[in-house]
Amino acid sequence: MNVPNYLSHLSVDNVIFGYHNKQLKVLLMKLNNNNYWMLPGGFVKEDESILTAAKRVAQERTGLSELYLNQFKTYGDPHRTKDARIVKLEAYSSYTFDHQAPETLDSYFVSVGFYTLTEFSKVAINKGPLDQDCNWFALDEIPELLYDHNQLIVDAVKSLRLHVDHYPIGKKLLEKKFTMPEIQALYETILDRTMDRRNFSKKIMKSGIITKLEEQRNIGAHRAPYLYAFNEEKYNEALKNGIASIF
Amino acid sequence: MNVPNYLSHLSVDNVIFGYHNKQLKVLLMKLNNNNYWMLPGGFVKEDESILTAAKRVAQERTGLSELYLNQFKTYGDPHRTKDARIVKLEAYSSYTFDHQAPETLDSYFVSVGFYTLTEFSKVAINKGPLDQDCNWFALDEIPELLYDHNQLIVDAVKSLRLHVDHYPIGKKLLEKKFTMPEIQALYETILDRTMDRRNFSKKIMKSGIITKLEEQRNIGAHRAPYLYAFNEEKYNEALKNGIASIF
DNA sequence: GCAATAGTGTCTGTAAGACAGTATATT
DNA sequence: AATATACTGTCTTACAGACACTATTGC
Repeated sequence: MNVPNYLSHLSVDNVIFGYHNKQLKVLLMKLNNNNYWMLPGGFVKEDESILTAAKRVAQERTGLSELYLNQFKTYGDPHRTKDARIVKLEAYSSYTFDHQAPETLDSYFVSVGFYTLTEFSKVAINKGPLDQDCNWFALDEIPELLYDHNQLIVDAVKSLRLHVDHYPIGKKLLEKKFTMPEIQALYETILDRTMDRRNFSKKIMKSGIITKLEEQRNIGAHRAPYLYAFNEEKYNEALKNGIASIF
Repeated sequence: MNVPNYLSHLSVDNVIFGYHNKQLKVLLMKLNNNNYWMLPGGFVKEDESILTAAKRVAQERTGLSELYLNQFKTYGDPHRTKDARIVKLEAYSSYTFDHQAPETLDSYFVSVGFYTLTEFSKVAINKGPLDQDCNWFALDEIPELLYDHNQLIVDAVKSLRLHVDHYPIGKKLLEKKFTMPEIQALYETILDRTMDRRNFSKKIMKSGIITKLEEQRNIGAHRAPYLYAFNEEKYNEALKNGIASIF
């Protein structure tokens, strides 16, 4: 049952986070012949890197190509895919887009976990040809998933929050020009805690990754907020070298 | 060339750090038919987890069985093992202890990187049956290694230092009873920077992971230092939940 | 003037870091 | 007494966190 096109016993799984309007969600899918939700994942071709494979999988479902993926952990336990609930032979062909799979889905798969962060209102969800369903779930409404995928999400969230503490985010999640309340809401949502407006503003301005513009945005019956934009140089430098824990 | 006993295209590589007397070293090996040093690594059996495989590999070379392994990153690029320097057919049989290898060593291997930290004076180095050599190297004397193994070491060091910032270490590296200068030397060596004696002592005592004993150690012609021991409860609790960046 | 949102400065406490003099043991 | 090591406390500074009032806009 070896299709030479794919590496056997190896897969990638993606935790695709979507942010929009103070909500953080995760993209889940459900196979045709199985009534359980799972993370979108796929196999690795013989001539591609694991990162490329993960990007391909993410792109297939979201349509977005410029995703910034982050590897967070690799799962390799012979029992992790022994899941009584999965319908063996019928399921595997739909896991990957081109209808090829190196083994049945309950054989031993070592899976490399990646996560990414997108703006979910920009995503046009694209079901796999044999997916039954594919949709966003809020973090506190994740159902029981196949395999160890609930654990993957827990680990990915932890990793994302650690990342946010040391690297800038927001370029792909906010408009080019955004307000201070908007970027604060982004951080508060991802870190799942509220922060003091004055302290937040002080700290993020001191880090230098955003710049205050002269413009304001008209928001109707309220005081107009100032607009900000990312400082490209500082932002990129911080992406590379990290920033001493801002939040 | 598929030996069903092992997962194909998958390996584990171990960065085995050894600490002793203010020195931090890495265990490297050299295959019989190849004049380049590399990290000890191995393959994953069909019925074992990647962690078990990595432990097996580490135990084979060090003789130590109670190692605490830490997964730090997975490497999967189709070109990572295309190394002109390796002697293809002759080399692979010696990579693993039981003379079986699923492919030649230059096929595509996705490798899961682990590191561990040991007391190197306790290690009886055990060459693989077909290893030409196996030895400790100081961090600043690592030669050019096969494949991407130099990068693995860089990443492992980074990961180790990050780990040390948030979790206690030392139980496997120091005697049951140790002095303040000894534990400080350990931290200074791993983090590769000196620290102020007074501040170090203040901070580590405040963290609660060590306790001052009544005893002192006789060190000859000098003032006798007090002995300390780890506080098991605090230590284990900190291992689980981490400690707010001590150093 | 009311409601809703945005904007900003100061104070306090804590913790980190710099720093030097005293104590002990041996010869 | 000389040497080598160990022990410890205070001061300063920076940063985090708490906190409240004013400004703008539309109705």
